[in-house]
Amino acid sequence: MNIKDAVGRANLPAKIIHYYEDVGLIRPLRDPNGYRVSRDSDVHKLGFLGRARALGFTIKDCRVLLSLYEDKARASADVKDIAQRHLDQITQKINALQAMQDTLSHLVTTCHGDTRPECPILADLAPAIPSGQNR
Amino acid sequence: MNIKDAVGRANLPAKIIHYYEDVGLIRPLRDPNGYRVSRDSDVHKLGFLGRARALGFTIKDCRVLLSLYEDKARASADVKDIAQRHLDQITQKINALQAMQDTLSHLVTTCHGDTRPECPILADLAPAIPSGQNR
DNA sequence: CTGCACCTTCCCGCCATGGGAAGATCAAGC
DNA sequence: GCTTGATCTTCCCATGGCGGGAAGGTGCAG
Repeated sequence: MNIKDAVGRANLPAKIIHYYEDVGLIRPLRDPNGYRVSRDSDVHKLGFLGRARALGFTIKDCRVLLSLYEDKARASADVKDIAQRHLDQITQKINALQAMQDTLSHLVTTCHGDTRPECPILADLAPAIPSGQNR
Repeated sequence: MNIKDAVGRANLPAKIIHYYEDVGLIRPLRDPNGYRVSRDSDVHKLGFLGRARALGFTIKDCRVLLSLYEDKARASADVKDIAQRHLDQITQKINALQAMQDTLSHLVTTCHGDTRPECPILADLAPAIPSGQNR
């Protein structure tokens, strides 16, 4: 099938499919006119990649996951390792974001949000460095 | 002061200071030799920016926040608006990450992680598309 | 005067795309 | 056969917020 059908079946934009081919994740055939010809197996891989990306795996991870996926002699430990590392990173990101969230939600609820200039948000952002005079 | 002292006082790497100047967030003076001369007010702004960035505000937000910070006739509502929008985005990101976290942590605990190929993680990544035959 | 620390600008790379241009190709209608 | 429009191709540029590193000027101490 041509790329438009692959787009419809894999639920990924054509740009992404181009990119995934560019970085070697898929290798669709080519018609004599140069058009990509996606086999079902290509579409299948694209679906896999779309799901993996939706779970936040990097392209690098996807490359390894895909090779493990196709390796029937794989050890599930290898897959689990990657997933665990990724999970740890996600947890770290969540923690960082929650710290921001905590601070910000507190500041936002504290700020009057009216026409007056007083603002605890800006007060929080202001550094504790003694202002001093210019040069 | 020269950039090295500004680095020490603002607790930001020189690259960042260059960048912030490049995008017009700060405008340090220049010595005749071309060296940047950071006033206390520049260092102060850098501290503000570092704190704002640490809370996840974009450079675009920082630009507005900084101008509000310096505008003594500001309305705190303007600041609150920006912070609220940012907070909403953070919350969205957290939600997205937590969805990944939920899925992944479940998958990781389910996976045996041994030498056998069976792997619920890969099974989850596999698309539900009927595999079919090649072309 | 030598050496070294410091400063400058400039350009490339990251990551995973999105936008859009320029040009080939295909399929349908006339 | 010709035109039109949809589809396809490759290519380059932009995003955000930096980091790395090269090439070259400057300041200062010994």
